[in-house]
Amino acid sequence: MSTAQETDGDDLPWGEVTPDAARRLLIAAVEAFAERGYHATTTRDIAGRAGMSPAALYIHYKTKEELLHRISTMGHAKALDILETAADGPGDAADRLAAAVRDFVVWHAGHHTTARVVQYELDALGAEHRAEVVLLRRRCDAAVRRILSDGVRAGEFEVPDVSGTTLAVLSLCIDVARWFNVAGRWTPDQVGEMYADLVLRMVGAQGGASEPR
Amino acid sequence: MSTAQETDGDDLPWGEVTPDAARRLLIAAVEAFAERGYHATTTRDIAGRAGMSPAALYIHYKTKEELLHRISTMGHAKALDILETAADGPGDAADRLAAAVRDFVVWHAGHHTTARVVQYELDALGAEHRAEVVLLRRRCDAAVRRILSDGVRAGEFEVPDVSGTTLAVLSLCIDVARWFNVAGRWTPDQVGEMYADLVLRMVGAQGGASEPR
DNA sequence: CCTGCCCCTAAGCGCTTGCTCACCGGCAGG
DNA sequence: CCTGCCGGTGAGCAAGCGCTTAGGGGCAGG
Repeated sequence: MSTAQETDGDDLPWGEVTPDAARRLLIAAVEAFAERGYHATTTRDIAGRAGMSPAALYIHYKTKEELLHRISTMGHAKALDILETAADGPGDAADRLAAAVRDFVVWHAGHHTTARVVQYELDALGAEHRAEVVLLRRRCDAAVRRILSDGVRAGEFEVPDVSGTTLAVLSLCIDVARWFNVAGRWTPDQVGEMYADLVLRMVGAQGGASEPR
Repeated sequence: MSTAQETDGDDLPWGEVTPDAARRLLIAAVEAFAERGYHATTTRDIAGRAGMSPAALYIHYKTKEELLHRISTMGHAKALDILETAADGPGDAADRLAAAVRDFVVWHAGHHTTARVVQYELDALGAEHRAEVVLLRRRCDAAVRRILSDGVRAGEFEVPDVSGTTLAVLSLCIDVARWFNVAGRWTPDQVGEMYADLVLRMVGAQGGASEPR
């Protein structure tokens, strides 16, 4: 239905990060990584944003890459949860696809700083940490593909290439994290609604006003 | 030593880069930036890929940022040319939209290393160079918006929000540069064809089988 | 032959990076 | 009171960064 969009950290798992100073460092890292990119961000910058000395970072995290790994893992877990919840939800394929796109997009827009790090700083992870995250991404892909396959099987969708369309739908939603808030004229909910409609049209399920004409 | 990368550089304006060593450096920079990102790429790496010493770079380019600026400007010019050519081309709005999406996507897929730099390393540019490039991007937006507006005015498209749909179409196409060749099961032309179809559905113009005229 | 010019290299400068280490205030337990 | 420990700091190290500078090889013109 509706997810909160006003600020970061409301229903975000950041609240679960246990020592208070560690959480402040993590939030500072998310902001810095989203703003300037992982490689352009210095550990001094992260510590400074959290109001601490550069050395304090290494009390709570072993390396700068561990910070990115934590952010990426938690973010991907949240994204996967949104998609799988929608895929396993009630309603026909069109309802579930609309819910998946809407919630996924609302999260990417509402938490676009986190999402930017999650979606665009993947290559900065070390080899084994990246492999870990890639598994989560494959499950995201599988969740969307499942909805599309169901819709095709039920005759609700008309999709020539399920794999390609899965990729396109995810790509469309993910890229919201890149451009959102640059313009600043839509709320996350509005973008989610619009994108759900666009995607339903893409799969031939007619999201808008017109179906049989 | 045959440093040529066969997929890139065929009809690309790289051929116009005048001193031969300067062109080799530029191509090396494109590969390195696309692979590891601007900030993670060292000038020593670029020079090494071009088969030269680190200092040779500074004979042809004043700074590392100038390399990115040259790449970004030439890439955006090419992208803009594709979109404006399609927007001013023959046919009705659906034809022109399909051509724009197809050619734009084919370029992003076929030259995905260049496109990745062009689309995702924008923030690494200096302030005034970025402002320059943002103007080109606005003209890309305008070209697509023009096609959509024409289609709506002519009754070909059914689009509730032209601005939002323009953004979504461009976003969808641009993101091809991020994921292409990771999977490796489609050719650029196949992706272009599929995406043109998807976009026509998005605007309610029925790219697929249905909708009699 | 020499001269001047163009490309290029070896060496290195000044600075920033990720990260470490010796040390220290505050505070609970005895 | 002292003791031990947790969470923090100031200073700094080795390595790597973007970039500079002095000089060298090849080559055309005289």
